Amino acid sequence: MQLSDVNRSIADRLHSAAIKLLRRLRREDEAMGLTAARASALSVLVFGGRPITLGALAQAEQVSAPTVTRLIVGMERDGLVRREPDAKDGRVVWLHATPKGAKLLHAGRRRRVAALEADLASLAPAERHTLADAVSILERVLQGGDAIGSKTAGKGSKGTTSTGTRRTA
Amino acid sequence: MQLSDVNRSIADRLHSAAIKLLRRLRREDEAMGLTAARASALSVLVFGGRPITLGALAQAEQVSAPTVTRLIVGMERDGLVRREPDAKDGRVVWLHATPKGAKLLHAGRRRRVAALEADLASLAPAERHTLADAVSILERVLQGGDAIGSKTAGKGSKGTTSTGTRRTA
DNA sequence: TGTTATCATTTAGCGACGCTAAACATGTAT
DNA sequence: ATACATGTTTAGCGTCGCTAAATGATAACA
Repeated sequence: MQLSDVNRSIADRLHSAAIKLLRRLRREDEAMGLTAARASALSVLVFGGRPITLGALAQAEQVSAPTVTRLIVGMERDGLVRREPDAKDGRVVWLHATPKGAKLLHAGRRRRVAALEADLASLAPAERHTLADAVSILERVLQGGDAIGSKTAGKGSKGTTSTGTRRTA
Repeated sequence: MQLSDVNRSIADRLHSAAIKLLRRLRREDEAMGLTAARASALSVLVFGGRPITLGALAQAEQVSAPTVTRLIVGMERDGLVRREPDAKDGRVVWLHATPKGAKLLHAGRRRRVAALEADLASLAPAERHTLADAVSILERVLQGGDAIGSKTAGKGSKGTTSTGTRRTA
């Protein structure tokens, strides 16, 4: 964006841009009782359409299981999510969004869109298109390109081994 | 989320992508003792080239002054930043990166670039291009229209100037 | 069968971010 | 001198992210 930015790599600039984007959108979401982390997790439930296990959600969100547990506990308390133990395997818990959760997510989404809309509106159609394409690329890169439960990219890094934190003592 | 992404808006997907991008890069930076917030703030000091007041940094980073104070206190303790009271106005404090800070920032940057770029390497040239274009667009959008060139051309730094949004009580 | 390993989730506790409210210091104007 | 404004800091809250370790349930195997 500014002069010295010419010297910065895509990775670098992407990093800064991401930080600012989140800081900006945070207010919109929090105004509705949805933090960024919750909104993201909830969207997996809502858009995924079907129940998902806690571990799978952790993997999808690329965060640790304890983090998801807490996220869910909070959202469950707010009535946005429901937790149901699996009938066959007593270890697993299935998560799914409640109608209220879905509604809130969509409301937050509308708000978020509205927040960026003014800016996006100033973009040329071609630019918007570029942005859309880039997001698709990013999603693929960041997630290893796949849908919820399959492998995790694993490219250059360790790829979130996932589901839990085993490593017992 | 992947499955029905077709139904999600750019703003929405950008949000999720940003969250994941940060989560991913976080590890790289933290491995060096630089959190995302610190790296971002430090880069303003380093790329800005010259001292800046705490308040200006808060504005550039679009966070509250207390948040910056804490960030700086930590980095000062680590020898990455120095604080100097203004000679004329006893209220203001000037901040600037130490050589150590600049070095660490660049090292972190190299690391970050390596991590992300390893993934980006798998992209087709055209895709990389799309990404680069998108980042530029994003930067412009996120700065709230504080156009790159519209401001003084000599004064460059990352997020300086800022948009004057927010601000305290 | 028991014993032991493994897996999924939760509990406990740490460090960092972000915020607001309010306290300090200045500095400026009346 | 009094009052107000400005720049930074202190206090304290809620959330996120993590690891280590506890709990509960299933799988494997002697």
